[in-house]
Amino acid sequence: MDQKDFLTNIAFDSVVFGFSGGALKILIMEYHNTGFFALPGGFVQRNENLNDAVRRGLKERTGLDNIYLEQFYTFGDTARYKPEIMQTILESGNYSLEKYEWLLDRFISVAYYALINYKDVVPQPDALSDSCEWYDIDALPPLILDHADIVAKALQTLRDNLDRKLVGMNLLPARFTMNDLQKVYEAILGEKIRRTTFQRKMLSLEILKRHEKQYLGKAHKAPYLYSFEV
Amino acid sequence: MDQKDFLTNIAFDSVVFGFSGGALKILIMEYHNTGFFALPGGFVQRNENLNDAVRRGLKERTGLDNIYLEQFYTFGDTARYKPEIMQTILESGNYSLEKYEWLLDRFISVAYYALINYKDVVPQPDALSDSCEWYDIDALPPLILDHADIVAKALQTLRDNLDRKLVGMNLLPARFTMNDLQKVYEAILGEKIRRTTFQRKMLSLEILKRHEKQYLGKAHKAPYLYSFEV
DNA sequence: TATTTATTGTCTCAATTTGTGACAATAATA
DNA sequence: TATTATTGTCACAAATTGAGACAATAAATA
Repeated sequence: MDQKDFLTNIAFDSVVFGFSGGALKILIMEYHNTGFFALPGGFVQRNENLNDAVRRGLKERTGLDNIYLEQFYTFGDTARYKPEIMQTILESGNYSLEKYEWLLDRFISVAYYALINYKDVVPQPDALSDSCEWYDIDALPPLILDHADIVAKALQTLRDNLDRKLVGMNLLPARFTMNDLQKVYEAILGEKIRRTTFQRKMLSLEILKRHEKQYLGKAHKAPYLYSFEV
Repeated sequence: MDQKDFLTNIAFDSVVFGFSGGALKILIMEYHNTGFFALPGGFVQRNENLNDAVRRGLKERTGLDNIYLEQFYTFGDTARYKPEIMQTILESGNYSLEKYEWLLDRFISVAYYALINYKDVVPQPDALSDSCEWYDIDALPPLILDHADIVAKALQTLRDNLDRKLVGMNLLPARFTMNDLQKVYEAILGEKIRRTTFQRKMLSLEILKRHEKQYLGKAHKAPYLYSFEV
């Protein structure tokens, strides 16, 4: 974590979406003894592609390779430069201010969102943080810097992309019911969808494979299980 | 243009779209005595918002304030790091390699596209360049680094946004005919559009104001002139 | 075992949007 | 005055979407 290994003035932040209990969630880190909550992020090595740096960071936090990832905006306002926050974080973690002085400089941050299968992940804190945990998108703690703006823009971009990209595939397990899929769409859009219209639309896309094996255990007609045809 | 005034490792590039003679065009700079063609770009001052830096750069190239601007992607592959190109540019311009050594470092570039009214602009070269000129989007010279990729992604984003943003407003003069507007859409999409459907759709948006004053001079029924209501 | 409950998969019909061509109107030209 | 090229609008077909109806059925209940 030496200055000479990393590009200066540039960082990245990730909004990692998961779906569980009918709600959309994201990963938030809490720093040691500071009460500061933030998005997982990191810095770009001098010999590393930007996209690879983000994947490296996500691998450390989630253990996953091959995560679905979309870059959506780069945040570069001077208002996001608040060195006292990083200073507090470093001091609370007993890090040398001289050695890590470069972290107190201004950073422009490239923001990505990731979609992952909630159950595949055991979130891992990094050296500076106490925890890395899922938070319901509607019940986030107060976040440092402009991270609330980053989350808001990530969610807006996800909504805008909902019809164009295969969102469900990345947020659900391999097999799921039509109702599971609808719940994902409703959580992202923040509103109810008409069941029959949704079912017709999804089937007409011809990207779903229907399996005869059915999900049982409830007091009603058993739904088909589906998977995405890739 | 001193290192201490600017953020390091971060730059921006702009794809400036204009519309003339039925074709979509963009601004390209040519550097002194190098045969290098590139997008207009620049660097971010330490006390300056990223978006403001881009506006400053565009103002220098076009003379315009209040340009319509959209950030669309940040390019950060190591493959775009080719210091010998910047070195050639500096040497050809008789600039001191010591003083501008920081320009030979790796840069991650935040890319924007701008939409402007072609007739409002007299493109201005900067100190390092011979020319800043309009090129038809289908007849660009070979561009340095990954600038061809940047242009391709800008055009794709513009197409994707065509239905959601008021593209025509920024590429046309204040008053225009329905046919002018259709030509803009066709140039961006790269395909023909059905006239009656387009007209119906545009009118149904209720963002066009029809003026009784008509455009004359052709051997057929004179079309209405329109402007955007905002 | 028979009945009830909740949800699923599919169908139908209405409402809306889009595709396609027809046609009268008209400014300039021949 | 007739012709030409293009415009604004309409009419109808085709496709998509909205909204509800209904039979099917796995489990719970009586």
